[in-house]
Amino acid sequence: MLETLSTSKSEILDAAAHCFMMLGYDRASIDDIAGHLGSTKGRIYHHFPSKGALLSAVQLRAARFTYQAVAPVIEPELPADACLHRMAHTHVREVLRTLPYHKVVLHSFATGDPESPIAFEQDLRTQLRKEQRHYAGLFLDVIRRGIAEGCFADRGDPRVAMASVLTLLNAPLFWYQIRPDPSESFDRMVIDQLANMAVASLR
Amino acid sequence: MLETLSTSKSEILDAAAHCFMMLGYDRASIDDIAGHLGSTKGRIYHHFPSKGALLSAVQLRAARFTYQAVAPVIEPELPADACLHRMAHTHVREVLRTLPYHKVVLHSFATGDPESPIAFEQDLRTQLRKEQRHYAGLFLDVIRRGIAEGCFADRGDPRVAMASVLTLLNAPLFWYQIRPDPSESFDRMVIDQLANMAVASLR
DNA sequence: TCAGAAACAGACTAGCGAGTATGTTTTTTC
DNA sequence: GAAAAAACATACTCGCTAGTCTGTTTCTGA
Repeated sequence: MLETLSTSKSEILDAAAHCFMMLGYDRASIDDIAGHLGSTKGRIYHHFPSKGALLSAVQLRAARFTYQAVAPVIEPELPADACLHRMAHTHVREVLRTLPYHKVVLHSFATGDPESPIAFEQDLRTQLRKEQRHYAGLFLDVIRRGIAEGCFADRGDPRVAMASVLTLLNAPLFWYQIRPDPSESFDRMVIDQLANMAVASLR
Repeated sequence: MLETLSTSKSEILDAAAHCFMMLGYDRASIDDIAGHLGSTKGRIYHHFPSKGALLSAVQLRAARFTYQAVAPVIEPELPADACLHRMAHTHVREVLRTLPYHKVVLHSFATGDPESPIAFEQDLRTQLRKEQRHYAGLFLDVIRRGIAEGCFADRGDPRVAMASVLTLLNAPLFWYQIRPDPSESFDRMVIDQLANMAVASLR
């Protein structure tokens, strides 16, 4: 499940994520990605069978980035609101760190279906959805626990609350710009503010 | 500024919004939109000069939908949190009512730039950004007022808070599905929950 | 050291879709 | 009621791009 991928493959995914972020999945051509690598199509098609597989690989990596960052900081002994704050903080930090990958996810969420009738790509898509649901489950669990413990308000559907909180935490995807001068203090401010808002929104 | 558009133009925009929502801007062809109208390309290109202009028109209409719904319910005499709750409630309701248009906006937010070197399209884009900023200003004002009045917490940048709240209110764009059976009660639940979360996130 | 496989490069194809150019029909307008 | 303009339909073009096919180079193991 966590097959480690080669250096070349990883480079290709980085370039793909960057081009998908800048131009969008459809406008970015394979030649664009290859050009950004200083290579040609041959290299990419040697490692990935199709453009759709490239997209799925980028999205799968995005899901694993956040999962591997957030899962270790979960402490079930902590009160639910404090636990969620840790998770939210870590999530936003990781999203900002690996921004291109997550903007690609955002992109494909907007579209209904990538419409790939190829079999192995469908497998990749279902695998992706599975891991995304699994990651979302981490937040759903802590929210449900918070409602049971009384520190979170019980309004409506917990799944709606979970999805909304995750959307709130992903808000920087809409306006955050990678600057050549990575202002550490600005990032901290954004991360803290979003984590606080996320926890507060459930009270 | 509020030039009323003809019936045919409005129909075309509805079809375009629907196809853009289902397939995405790039995958949806002009022939798709025309087919959905029971017409051919000629009709569309008679009213709109290019596909990009069609996209901008859809997005502009989306911005005006929410603006015309939210602006009238603002009451500066109300406490800021109560006022924001009214605005949020109205916003979510209007977004759900005109869902296809707003999903298209979401779509283009993901992409960096639509990359249209045509002059009149650039004018449309700047006009669109202007109205979007104006609409966002409504929320920024009430948030600032709430901080001044003390009912909202003063953490970080108010603009970050505003953008995050709007993202939270637009969260249904990611998962809300138009059903043939429009369950009124489910919609009410979602609208109330999101409006409450939005106000709570600022406290 | 020398096959053979892996990792690419480069040229080519084939189809799709935006935009155009030119009809044809319907509606105004005088 | 005829001319003119608006509102479409239809048949094309032409560029772009995903994917393929065939070299060429580099690595690898025996």
